[in-house]
Amino acid sequence: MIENWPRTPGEAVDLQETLRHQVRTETPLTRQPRFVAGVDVAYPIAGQTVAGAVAVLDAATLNVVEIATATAPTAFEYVPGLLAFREIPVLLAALAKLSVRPDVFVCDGYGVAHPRRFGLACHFGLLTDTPAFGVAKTSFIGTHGPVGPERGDHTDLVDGGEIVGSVVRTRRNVKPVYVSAGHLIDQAGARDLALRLTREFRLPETTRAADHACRAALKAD
DNA sequence: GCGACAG
DNA sequence: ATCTTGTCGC
Repeated sequence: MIENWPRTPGEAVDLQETLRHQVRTETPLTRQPRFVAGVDVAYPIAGQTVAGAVAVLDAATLNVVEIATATAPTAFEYVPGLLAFREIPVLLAALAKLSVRPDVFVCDGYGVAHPRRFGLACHFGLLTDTPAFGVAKTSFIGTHGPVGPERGDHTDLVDGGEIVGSVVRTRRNVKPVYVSAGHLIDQAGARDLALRLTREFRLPETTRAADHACRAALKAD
């Protein structure tokens, strides 16, 4: 499946249209997550080598359990809606070096809140056959009403008449984040987990750990 | 038709 | 995504 990775936007869109039907977002988490992993990719100012990281944290304590990184040449240009084709290769390379099996992945970006309902979190969850959802820092698609000022306040992200995610306030009076289910987890579950993984910062500890790890890996390369 | 557009 | 100084506030 990863051996026939798309090389052009046209091929990528076709693959998304094909795989989107396999996504399961009505499914609550099968078991309570013990290992939660954040995944992220860092890019160089110039050049084609990118670094990816998978940071596994204990869901209860949020302590880092294990971190794996990898570098790889990025073959796909950035195109809104096709982010997965740019990041998944190096993320799978990093995942291959991991010894523990995460119970759920927290991706940097969107899940079903996507033009074709198949964002990075859907694709990554499908390829790993593991629950996954996305937490994005900026808006992409959809509209939403105002979000309350307190941590935990949230409102639906709507697109094309359907709820595709939640806009969640993770810290009082701080810009909210966008949470959307990816695969094998429902919207409420993704939202709850996103909040549980967030403490004193705007973003989940999982994505923060992955972010730091891939940046360090990029610099080291 | 003209913008907007995860990272 | 990435470059980039100082600065305001807890």
